[in-house]
Amino acid sequence: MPVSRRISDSAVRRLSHYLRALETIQGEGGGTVSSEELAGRGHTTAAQVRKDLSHFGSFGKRGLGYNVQELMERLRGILGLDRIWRVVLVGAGRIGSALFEYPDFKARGYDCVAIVDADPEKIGTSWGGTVIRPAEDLEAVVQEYDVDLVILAVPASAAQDVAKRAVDAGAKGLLNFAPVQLVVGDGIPVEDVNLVMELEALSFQITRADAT
Amino acid sequence: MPVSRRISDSAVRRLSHYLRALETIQGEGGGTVSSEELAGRGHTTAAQVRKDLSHFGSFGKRGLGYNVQELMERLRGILGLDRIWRVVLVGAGRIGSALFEYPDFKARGYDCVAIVDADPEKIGTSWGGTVIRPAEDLEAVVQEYDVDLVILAVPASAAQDVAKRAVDAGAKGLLNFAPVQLVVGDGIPVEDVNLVMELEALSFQITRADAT
DNA sequence: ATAGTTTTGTGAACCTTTTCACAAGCGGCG
DNA sequence: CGCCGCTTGTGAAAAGGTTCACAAAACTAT
Repeated sequence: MPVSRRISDSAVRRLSHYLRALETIQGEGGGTVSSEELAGRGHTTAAQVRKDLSHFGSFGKRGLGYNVQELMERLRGILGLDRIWRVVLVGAGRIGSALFEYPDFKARGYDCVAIVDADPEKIGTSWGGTVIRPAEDLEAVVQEYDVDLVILAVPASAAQDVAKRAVDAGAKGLLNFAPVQLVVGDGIPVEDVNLVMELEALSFQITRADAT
Repeated sequence: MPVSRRISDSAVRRLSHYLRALETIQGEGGGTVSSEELAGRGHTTAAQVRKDLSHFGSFGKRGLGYNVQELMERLRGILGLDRIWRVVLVGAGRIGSALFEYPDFKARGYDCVAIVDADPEKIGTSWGGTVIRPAEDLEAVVQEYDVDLVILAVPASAAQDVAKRAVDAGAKGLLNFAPVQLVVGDGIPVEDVNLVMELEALSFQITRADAT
């Protein structure tokens, strides 16, 4: 059980997949899975599943497989899902709205404690009981609620500024929807969701496949 | 200039970044860039930039750097952005709406020729002139407009079915917002945008950083 | 108990990606 | 023209990730 080696980004993504697959399996009444079956549900291999899990301990029984319930709990623990994450949404536009309404969001322990926006028309209105506060309240909100995550659903031009302010105020991680490469302190993880990039990756692959 | 080796996914993402950085640089009036400067705008290194580009040819001048305009054109060509991509949006919910209104979407050559949804209330209404058609029209629409890309902004339970139908009807690539691992034919690229996974990657990293 | 079957956990081999280091090329200047 | 400073393009080395293959465990059946 190697204690604290660096875990690759793709490995973390796979853990997330495994958890999702386990939920399905549990829904189907399975009490036990093999690495083989777990692999079949994603696009990976049994060896990969076992190697991924082995970085955190040994959760299976030889000859039998993994106990679904137990593995789910372990994975939740590893991914840090055994707590509520306090989130601020910055930007009450369409993307922000889509996220806010996303059913899995709250269901998985992400609690949007506040919404912040720059548009005077929106300030003071509320979404399902959560009031939209002015942009300059960001720092106050982050401190007031001891916020963990800040979601940036703002225009590219505003993103870097918001990011810096959020981190300075104490945010521990950022989810960035703006198509800019944010510069923040070293210990602060940033995940980017960049639609343009995804589309370009697609058109690249299609173009390439056609050419070959 | 190695002709057609496999290009890693991360490399493609970086090309996309370079293009975005070049647009900024051009906006600032720069006529020329070094790999060093281009690297500084992303989170990468000069050597990486040069290696990435070298897979497709040699676009720079030694001692001078790269011509911004020319490199942009080359990158657009490589990424397949020198054409219009015809897109169908499946799912006229919040995510679909956010995407449809996303300004960069049309601006970058992605033309949403049709919207398809299963909700009888929505069918027949239109978004900015694009009529929402019933779910069963998917195949007809894909063929009618010779669609390239299909965007899945549907619930997880519907995604696999829509994916299969889209591909069978002739779609060349999929952009999937549903939190499921799609199974499609081998030659069909699928890009996943999975909010839950991004959030979980964040909470993993924060948890891990705290523990260390 | 013991043999047989199954499936994990993991070192070692393999493959891919990133980084390094430097020769080759380009422009400018004396 | 020939030297100098700069920056590319690229083999080679290093690092990182994935796959293989097999011993070690656990359960079953006899």
